[in-house]
Order: sequence, then structure tokens, then C-alpha cells
Amino acid sequence: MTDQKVLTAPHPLGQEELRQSIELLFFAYRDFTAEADAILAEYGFGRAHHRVIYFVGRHAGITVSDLLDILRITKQSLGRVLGQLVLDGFIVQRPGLRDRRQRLLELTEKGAALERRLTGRQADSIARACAEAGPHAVDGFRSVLLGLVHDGDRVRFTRRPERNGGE
Amino acid sequence: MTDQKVLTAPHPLGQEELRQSIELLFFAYRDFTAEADAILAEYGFGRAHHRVIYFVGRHAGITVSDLLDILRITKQSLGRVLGQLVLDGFIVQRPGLRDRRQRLLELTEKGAALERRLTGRQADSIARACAEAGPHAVDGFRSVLLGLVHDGDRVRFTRRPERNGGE
DNA sequence: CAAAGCATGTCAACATGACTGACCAAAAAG
DNA sequence: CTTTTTGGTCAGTCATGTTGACATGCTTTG
Repeated sequence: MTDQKVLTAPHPLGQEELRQSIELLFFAYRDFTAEADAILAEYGFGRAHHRVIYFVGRHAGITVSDLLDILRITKQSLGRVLGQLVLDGFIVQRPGLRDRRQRLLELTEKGAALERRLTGRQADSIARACAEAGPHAVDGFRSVLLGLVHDGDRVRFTRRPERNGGE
Repeated sequence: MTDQKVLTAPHPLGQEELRQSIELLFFAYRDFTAEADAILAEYGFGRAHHRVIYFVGRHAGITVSDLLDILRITKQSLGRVLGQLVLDGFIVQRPGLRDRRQRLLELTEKGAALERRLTGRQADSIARACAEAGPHAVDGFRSVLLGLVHDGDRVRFTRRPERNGGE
């Protein structure tokens, strides 16, 4: 019969290839996040808690405002999950020195342990997928994803993400 | 032989690369879905409606059960959004002939128009990102994503997705 | 300095879209 | 013909997003 290997894109990408890419993104994200969700459920947490733990771990001392810029949710939504994480001892807040309104966020050791567990699991998933696809595929994977990220956030991937000045 | 770093990869992807990949997936998915969300908001719909419209468009005559297998949500969750879409005239249900309990789902012309609008917008996003990254990157993008998809669903991308036998 | 305005974060009320449990109807199994 | 399985629905709850009103503290200005 005719072809059945649909996974090679000859040219500027036809309708079918684009549809498959849309679906791949949906299925991949669904399954990728399901891994961590299972762990989070043990703690009574959801995906929102995961995102907070991850980015606080990544940027120790981050302010609530900066976290909001990353997550693109409202202060109120963040406030709820953040409050739970603080109550449960996964995150500590300390007031900013330069600006006492701020609550600079940090993981506790307990929080850092959970973060390592979650990130480790997800890193394993990606590492396995990358290994299967070959090291060469990884560059393509990353550059297409980067093209999907809105301009304002691309800088996160082109320079060092660490920059915790003042406090 | 027998060393541990012999497994062919030039660099097995370090911690930092893996973290960046995790974040890329988060940011790319966030921005990718935001495009369609804006359109959906005009109709008073959410992301759940989008997924239903998309997969019903993709598999005309699909049953509720098969749709549930794709979406991995509960019948009850699907029922609500599906009910709205039927009420608003975006989807029609017709009873199965072989099994009268089934409600085979199809888009109306109105539903198909919305589906084209949503998919077109998302296809443009991906096409642009792929064009920027180069046609070569696209293969890598797709094969890594495919590696993240759980086994049971990979078959959707290796053979023709159409197969509406019975009715 | 005091008042105005802006920035940071909180509280209250609400909407969406997941979930579980109880249920009905039709088909399949005995 | 009963019982079990399958396909789908109704009611209620939970998680997590939203907007609006607000307290506090920094900054700017008369």
C-alpha cells in the first residue's frame, strides 16, 4: 500500500502534520504531567502546588510578584496554594529588607526534598524520551518549543536564569 | 568496556538541560493554549470544550466512550461540556444503530467552523515555530514528544487515525 | 513632612471543570 | 427471564482559576 510512516515531514508541513503536532503536544503534556500529579496526590497537592514549588526552588528568594509573572495567574489564586504550602512547612516567607511589603519565598528542606522528587521524576521522563529519539532530536525539540514561547519569556532560556540581586 | 558512560550519547543531558526542557514544555504549552483560549472565551467556552470539539471533528461519529479514552477524564466531566455544546448547536448526537445506547457525536456546520478557526490558529502557531526552527528540527520535536506519550496512545501517530467502522 | 498615588499582598465571593456516588437504559451473559 | 456488563446521565463536592474590595508600605510631590 502507500505509506504508513507519517512521522517525517517533507516540506513546509501539511495540514495533517500540523494536526499531529497539535495532538502530540496534547498527549505528551497530559502524560508528562500525570507522572508528577501522582506524587502530588500523596501530599494532597495539585498541579498548582507543583508549579509553585518548582519555581520557588529554581529561584530562591523570589517575590510573589515575580512568581505571578511566571505563572500568569492572579495573586489570589497563587495566594491560596502558597498559603497551604507555607502552612504545611514546604515554603517559608521572609520579609524583604529593602521593601518590607515583600514576602521572599524559599523552600524548606522538606520542600526541597519534594521538589527534587518531582523534578527528578519528570527529568527521567524527558531523559528517556530524548534518549529514544537520539541526542540530535533534542535540539529540534527544544528549538520548536522555544518558538512557541511568547517573546517576553524566551529570555529565560537564552541567559542564566539566576539573578537574585538585592536581598 | 563496561564503563557507565559508554551509552553512545555525546552528553546524556545534564541536570540543567533537563530543567530547561521541563520549563520549555511548561511555557510552550501555556502560551500555545492561551491562543485558543482567547477565541473560546468569545463563545463562553473553556479548554474542555475545545478538546471535545477538536476530537469530535477529528473522528466524526465517535462514541462518548471512545472520547473518554482520549481525554482521560470522567464521563460526568465530559457530560457537562458535551451537553453545553449540543445545546448551543455545535455538536449533534445521533443514536447508534448497532447499539441504541450510544450517542454518536458529530460537529454541526457551526461546530466545524469553530473547529477550523481554533485549529487554524494553533496550526499557525506551530507552523511558525517550526519554520523558525527549521524543517529539520521538526522531526526531533515530534519524536521527543512521541516518546513522552504513553505507549497506549502512540499508535495514534503511527497509523491512520481514521477508523470509523461499524455504523 | 503630609497627602496622593502606586505596589505588594490578603480576604471574600464566584465560575469552570475536574472528581465520586447513585442512578437509568440497553445489551450481553447465565 | 434474571443477572451482569456497558453506555450514558443527574446531583453534589473539590481544586483552582477569576474579579472586586481592601490593608499596608513605599514613593513622589506640594
